[in-house]
Amino acid sequence: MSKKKEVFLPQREGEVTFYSCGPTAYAPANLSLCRRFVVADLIVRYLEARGYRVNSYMNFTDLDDNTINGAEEAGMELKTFTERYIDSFLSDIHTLGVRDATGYPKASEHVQDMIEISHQLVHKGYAYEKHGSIYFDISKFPRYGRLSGVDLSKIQLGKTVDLDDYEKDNPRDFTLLKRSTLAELKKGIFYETDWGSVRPSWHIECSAMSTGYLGETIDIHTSSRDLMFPHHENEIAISESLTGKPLARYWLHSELLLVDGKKMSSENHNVVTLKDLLARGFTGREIRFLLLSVQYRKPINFSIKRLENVRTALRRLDEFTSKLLCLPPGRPHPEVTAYVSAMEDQFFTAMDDDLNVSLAMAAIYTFIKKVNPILQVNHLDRDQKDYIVEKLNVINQVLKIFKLQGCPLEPEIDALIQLREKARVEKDWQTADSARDELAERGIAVIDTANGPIWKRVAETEDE
RNA sequence: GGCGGCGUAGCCAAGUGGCUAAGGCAGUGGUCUGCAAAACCAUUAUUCAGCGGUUCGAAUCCGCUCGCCGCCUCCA
Repeated sequence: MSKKKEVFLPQREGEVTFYSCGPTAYAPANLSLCRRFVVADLIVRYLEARGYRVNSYMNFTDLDDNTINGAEEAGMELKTFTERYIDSFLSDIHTLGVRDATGYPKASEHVQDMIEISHQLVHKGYAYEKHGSIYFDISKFPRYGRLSGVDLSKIQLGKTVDLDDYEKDNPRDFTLLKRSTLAELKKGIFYETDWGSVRPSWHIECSAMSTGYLGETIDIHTSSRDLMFPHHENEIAISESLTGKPLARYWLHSELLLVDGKKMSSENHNVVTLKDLLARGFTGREIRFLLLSVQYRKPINFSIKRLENVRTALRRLDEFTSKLLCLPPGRPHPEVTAYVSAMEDQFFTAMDDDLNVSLAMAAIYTFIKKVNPILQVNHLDRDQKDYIVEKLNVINQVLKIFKLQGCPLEPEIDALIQLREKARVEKDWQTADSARDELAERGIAVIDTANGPIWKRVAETEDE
């Protein structure tokens, strides 16, 4: 709210209440939305790594103009239509390595709360009824605009909205409950109230669900930049008029994802969905790393080339962890513990400073650069390797980009590797090469090192 | 028109008053290697969009200019 970095302090020691604005269930998740998921996940994971217990909720908007129109166009029942997308989101979230939230409330299941909120707002004089719709009277909420810094008197009215669609007293007012249309009535998309048949607006949905699950004041409310105005302003206006208390102690907004410098949106015809990229052979892990690697308040300019760069960077990290995990231990190294603590310190210092992932990653790369030569000459003993893996695991609980699942050798693969090694010692290159080809067919690449071969799967696996 | 953000190497990106301007990708040179792949090491910005100012000292603060982006009341 202050637009500055502040030291984070939750209301209750050791616990954090966390709400992130979820998607509208009418289209598959595009990368911009994925960034929101991943950033929210990063915040939650980091808080947990810092010892907080996080109570996190993300909503699904399954009752609004888009979903109603989308269902209409698809010739489907609203519920069938939205459930399909909700399932798809949940699967995308999983693909991106996002930890499950405490709950995923749906707007359609909280309409009674929204009606109740509207009643209270009308009673308190913050809202009014007009032609069967309920509107919030912005003039009654003087703090309006504080989050986004908009000055209502200087706004260009009707810039993006056709005001003729509404019957508000003041065009700056916003809708809480909207009178159901004839088409909606026919399909049963309406809720009976004292004011007639209505359905809720987007803004009141978030208000009802955020405070409904997490209380009057949430510790952290997160979302993306473009939702700041008007959506979050409206959410604040609704909730704070009701309770007189701040809706959230901290607001964190992630920046946009751009394509060729433009916002990824249907108007710009440049939408790339997660599933598009998966179909092109990229993995959730690669996409997660791309979305994570830039500090959340900076825009990311998306391109395939960039995703390919990410792939290379990850390959290097994988190479390092496989060597660490798969090569036999050697002599102990005197300074490696100091390198690990330096990395750990730098990582957490960077992340403490508003999740500076770029700087945090630099700490990891610097560490790898130091340890690689040591690994090259087999100068780490078992305990030191275990120690490094343990610390990388701590970091991986936050970033979830390393592959630290050990070095499991499937018997037949192991046998092929042994066969090849034996043949190599005997300088039987033909047998050695055919073993390598066979391994390649099974998706295994062999990497010869001075300390023996290591192997890895060429096709990425999505395990923990 | 109003509000906000951004501009650092070929590309991505950290740094927001003072040691040699992090780190990654790509490039170049080298090491290793039966071949190959991969890896490893070294190297890559006298300069931070431009101009002017403040200061002993500016990428960092101030002013102006240029360029790009976002939001402006139910696209999310």
